[in-house]
Amino acid sequence: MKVADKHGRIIQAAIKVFARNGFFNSRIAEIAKEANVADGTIYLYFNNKYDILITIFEEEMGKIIASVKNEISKYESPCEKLEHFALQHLNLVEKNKDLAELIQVELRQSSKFMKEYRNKRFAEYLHIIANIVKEGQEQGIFRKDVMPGIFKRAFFGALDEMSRFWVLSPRKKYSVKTAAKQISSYFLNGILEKPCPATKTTKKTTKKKRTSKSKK
Amino acid sequence: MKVADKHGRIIQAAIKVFARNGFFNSRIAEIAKEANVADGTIYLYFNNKYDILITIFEEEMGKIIASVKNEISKYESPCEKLEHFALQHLNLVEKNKDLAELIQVELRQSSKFMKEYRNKRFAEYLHIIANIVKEGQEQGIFRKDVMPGIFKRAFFGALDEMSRFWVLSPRKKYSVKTAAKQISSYFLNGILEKPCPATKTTKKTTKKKRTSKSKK
Amino acid sequence: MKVADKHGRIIQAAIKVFARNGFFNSRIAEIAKEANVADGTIYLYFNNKYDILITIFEEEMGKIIASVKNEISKYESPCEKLEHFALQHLNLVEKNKDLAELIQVELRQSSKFMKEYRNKRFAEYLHIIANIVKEGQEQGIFRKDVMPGIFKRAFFGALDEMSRFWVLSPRKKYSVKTAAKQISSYFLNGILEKPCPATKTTKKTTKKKRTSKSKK
Amino acid sequence: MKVADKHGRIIQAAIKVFARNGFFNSRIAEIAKEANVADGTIYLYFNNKYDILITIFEEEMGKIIASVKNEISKYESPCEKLEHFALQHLNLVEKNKDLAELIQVELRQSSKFMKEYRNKRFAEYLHIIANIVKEGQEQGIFRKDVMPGIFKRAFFGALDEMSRFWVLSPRKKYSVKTAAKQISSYFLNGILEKPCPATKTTKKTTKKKRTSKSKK
DNA sequence: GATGAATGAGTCTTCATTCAT
DNA sequence: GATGAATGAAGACTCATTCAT
Repeated sequence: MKVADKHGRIIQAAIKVFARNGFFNSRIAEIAKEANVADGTIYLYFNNKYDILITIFEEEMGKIIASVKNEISKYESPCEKLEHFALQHLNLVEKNKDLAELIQVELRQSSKFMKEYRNKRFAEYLHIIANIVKEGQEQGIFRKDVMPGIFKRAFFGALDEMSRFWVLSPRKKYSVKTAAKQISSYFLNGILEKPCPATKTTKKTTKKKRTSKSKK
Repeated sequence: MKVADKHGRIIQAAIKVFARNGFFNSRIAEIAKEANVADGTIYLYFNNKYDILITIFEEEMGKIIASVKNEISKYESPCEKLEHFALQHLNLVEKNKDLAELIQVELRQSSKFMKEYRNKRFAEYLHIIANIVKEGQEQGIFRKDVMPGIFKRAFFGALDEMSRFWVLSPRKKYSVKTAAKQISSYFLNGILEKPCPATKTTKKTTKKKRTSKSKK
Repeated sequence: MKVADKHGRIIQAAIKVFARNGFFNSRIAEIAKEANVADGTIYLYFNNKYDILITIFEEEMGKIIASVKNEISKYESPCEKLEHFALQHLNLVEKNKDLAELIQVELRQSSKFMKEYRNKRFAEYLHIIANIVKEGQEQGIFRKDVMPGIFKRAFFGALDEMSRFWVLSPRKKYSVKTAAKQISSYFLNGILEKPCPATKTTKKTTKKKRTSKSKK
Repeated sequence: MKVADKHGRIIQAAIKVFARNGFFNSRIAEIAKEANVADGTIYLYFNNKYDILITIFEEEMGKIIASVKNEISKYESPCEKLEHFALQHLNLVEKNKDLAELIQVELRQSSKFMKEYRNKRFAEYLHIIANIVKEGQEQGIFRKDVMPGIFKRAFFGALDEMSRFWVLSPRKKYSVKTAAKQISSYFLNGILEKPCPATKTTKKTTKKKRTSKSKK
């Protein structure tokens, strides 16, 4: 079973190796060894070394986005969504240290291709944040003068720098929960117009269970 | 003069070339050409390719930190300091695109050495932010539950992500001033205990000017 | 039937592919694809890539030699034999462009083995020419001072260079018949002692036709 | 001195190595070793392996053509020119075995580029022959029905095949002179309209000698 | 100090060949 | 017999670094 999925094994090996050495300091031979395949086998699944990096980004970012979207969809109020975005983001980073480091560090390579490429998936991720802001503004919860296009970057940047701290430090000073709480609090207080709706009643899953009969 | 300062010329050439191609995709020969020196000459001033990168970081980060410190020292209230930190940071990024891109992208390379190295100068930079927060907390302006160690990273991260946006995009959507204002507003509102002191009277330079007789 | 003869299909595919790309630039995979068999199947019929080349030479040269021998056997006078050798040689080249190109170009590769190998079949082919010359000398038609060992190479070389011209040029300037006529005329006139016997009566096939009742 | 001309040394080494193993079976490392330079040095003088082959052809063919042209220019009658073309061609082959083998064997590679490339220099060489024929026809010495475009190929092909024989055989059966004489005799007798002018008086150099007082 | 020609270690990638199915 | 996924040896080429001038 584990022997079969060469593609997956190579990807996982590459994540590990790239995170360990950086993309340019990683050798195909090392990935092959880590994946327990022959050097040449890698080229049956990927066009070249760079293609492995791209594929990692493509596939793994997809999973992350899906996971975050799914998580925040459980909440109704924009406040909670923002809080859980932060929490989920930092949780994922913690659970996928190697991947996080890879995205943090290697995908910042200034290859022209990467510059453009990065935007596709990444924009999608940032977009989730912008949408939460807009929703909050429509509901009169968030200040109208907040510019979602700037906010989404600031918010993501704050989380991202926090996770870099974790990724690069061997021991972490702050728990994921603490960090997520702190950061959400800065940003939420920073853009609130009026208090957020009470939290208890807003968890959709709770509500759903209670009231809804619809599939949706 | 310009012909003589080989060290400086190599550094400037390297900033340009590294920013253009990335560290690993840059060739010593290209830097030499850009600096108008022979390949071998570079090795009279630097130990190796990597040493150039380190030196850029060391020297240029020093200048940036000094510049930011100097700028915010002109203000008294922590609120203003924070605002002007943001403004100055983004201004510097805009004025030194190549350097900014380099720090943004290349210095995130996960070389073990860099990981550690980065912290020295960088910690100093983050420390400025933490100090502003502590000052504000002491003055009762900022909430006591704000953790400076987290705040500094969040704040820096927000600015950093914003500048990455500029560095990687050919055309920028938002002006430096707008972005600085927005981001400061999120964070300031986010951590205020009570309103900031009025701005007018706090500009130290104004005061200074009135009283000082120094040549400068 | 065609599906069954894997050996033949591989040979034909290889002739095509080798002629297209040259031996060293041809891939086993490409031959396999062209022959509609799996890569591994080729190794059920041939020891290695080189063996395919050898086999092509062996089998196809055999056919060519037989064909030329058969053709010239229809004629009696050495003059006619020489003329029809030229004609038949050039005809075969024209009808088997790929094979001709292969023999022209690839079999000249200087592999030590090939150097020696080439001689076996090839010597047989040249020998036909030498025999015609000797026959002519015995009949007092060709000059005695003509050295068959040199003549055979010169004659073959002339034809060979002519066919190279065709093989490498997309459009041919001269018809096979013209070229054959010209070349034979140079060589025949070049070595004649006395005029060739009249042509009409010597064509064996003509004789045959007159007497035979065969269907064909 | 000998140490200095790296370009020349690499070319000479490559001629030797290519002749020994064939182009595809030759290693850059082997050429480098033979030339007594580092592998990388080769790439300071040539773009790639193939470029070495091309350059050999370009430079050495140039020398050969010049040498042949110069030699036959010493003679006046087309007959003598043809004879000395043959002699000079075979002499050069004998004196530059490696180069001859290279041109014989490797430059027949069917690379598309080579196909076209070959023609430039090569056509020039064949052209010399065609010109001799035309000259002879104008002087009424050679038959008018001889087509120079075919003759030049036939004549060259005859010489070429003869030299292949030498190149590939360790021991040669026939002397250069014998071979040249035989081959010229086939072709000359083959296309003569009337006897060639007497040879004695036609050697230009002879004439020169008579009148000149030069050191030579 | 300055040069830039020379070095040669290092690696991605190819592809003939194998072999488990 | 047939397959084609997997293998891994091999080599062209790059480029940081050196050093004779």
